[in-house]
Amino acid sequence: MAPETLSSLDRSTLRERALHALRTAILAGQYRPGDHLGEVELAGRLGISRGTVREALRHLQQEGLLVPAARGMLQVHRLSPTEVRELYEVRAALEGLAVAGVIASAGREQAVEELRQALIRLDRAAGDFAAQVEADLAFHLLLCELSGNSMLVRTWRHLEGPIRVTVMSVGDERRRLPMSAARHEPIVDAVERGDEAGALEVLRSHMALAAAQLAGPGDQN
Amino acid sequence: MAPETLSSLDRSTLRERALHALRTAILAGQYRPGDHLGEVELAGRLGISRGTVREALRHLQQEGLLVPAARGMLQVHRLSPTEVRELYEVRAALEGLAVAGVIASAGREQAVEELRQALIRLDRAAGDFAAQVEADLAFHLLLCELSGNSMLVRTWRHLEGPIRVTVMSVGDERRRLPMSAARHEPIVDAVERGDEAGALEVLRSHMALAAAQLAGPGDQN
DNA sequence: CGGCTGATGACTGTTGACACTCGGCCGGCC
DNA sequence: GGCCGGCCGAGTGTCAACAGTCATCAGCCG
Repeated sequence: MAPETLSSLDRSTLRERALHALRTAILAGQYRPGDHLGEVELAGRLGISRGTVREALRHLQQEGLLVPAARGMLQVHRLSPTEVRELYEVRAALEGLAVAGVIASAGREQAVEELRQALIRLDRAAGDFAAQVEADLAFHLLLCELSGNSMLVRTWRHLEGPIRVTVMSVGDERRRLPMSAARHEPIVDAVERGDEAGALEVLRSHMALAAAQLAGPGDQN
Repeated sequence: MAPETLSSLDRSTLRERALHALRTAILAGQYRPGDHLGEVELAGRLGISRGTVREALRHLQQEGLLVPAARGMLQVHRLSPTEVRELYEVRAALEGLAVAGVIASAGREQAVEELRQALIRLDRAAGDFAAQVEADLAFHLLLCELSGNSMLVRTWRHLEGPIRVTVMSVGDERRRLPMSAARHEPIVDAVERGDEAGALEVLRSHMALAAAQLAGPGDQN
């Protein structure tokens, strides 16, 4: 007995699946910043009840993907250039802590190895914008995870929503974001050398560059 | 006409009021870490329906005050000593960014003034543990706000839940937390001098001390 | 013409009921 | 005795219906 064709069933709740579906749709750009998400329409489209959709929407609101609009409605978050810059400053601070953690950790060598593999995956994604974003974020998340600080990972994840919305919603014209493997290599190099100050410096300029690219050309508001 | 006795009505939804009530109860220690929060019981106690309670509970889950337990139930988050230490490392990184922001900002003088007033309020709270916690967190939040980085404030707020649960749930025996005004003064002093490195150093040791106090005596798990 | 007043449609807020799952208990059957 | 089965009880998951709120607009009246 025990046929191998029987795999474990999907135990996720409708709420979780709706959450995932909505998040994916938003991050894929199917809804643009400022778009309104109505409970009734989504419930009909997903084939589930309004209450369940509602829970998923509230979750996304706390994730920072949605913001309250007039009359209790929700819409996709649109970050101002200032917020984008602030966002990337916070990222720099968090990933700075991650770098320090990795350098101080016992398994630094293996961590460097894993980071290098992430860079290879990043390189392979060249050409496909979505895949590149995926690989880029995966690299930075890996950096946090390798620090061994679970609260840091949780905090970083909390910023992931706004980051993705921002990155995905830039116009096609200036998608020359600093996501190439070459841009990330100096970070890994500095970690390998155990050069914390150098890594921080590289990281900070990396973030500043991305922020400038995403926030738009020079305007200060 | 226009009698001044008519004030604006309370426009908050039931969900928001339930959320506030539950958060307050948890942070007041009315529910201890590990306690189970059942929808039916809470709905009955608050006099509202389960669905509404549910939304509030999910919100608190995302805030980090509640964590999933067996069979989809929720219970008050109990942070391990390791998590406490990690939490305070992240805090140090974030508030380090805040300090840098305040020092770099144009209104540094006025910021220092506001921080000094917060210290005075902290001093006045001496003796009353709950008030002291309140004043202490208010000081640190103010620090973030004065940096002018709204994303930083949002991120810090995201950690506020776990911080409060941890601080409030320590036994009475070792409530000698480094919350006195004297402990915070060096931070403000360094900011006033524009000494970023010094401020970071003070901040880091401040956090390390608090983490050690909260995480318990020396155990490493 | 200008302002007030209802009707209307499109939403979200809230609720009570029903469905389902899980763990524990108990009784019968080998 | 040990095990298998079904039967609770306590939870959460999901839903459909009802209620309330708000912006809009047509119509009325001064």
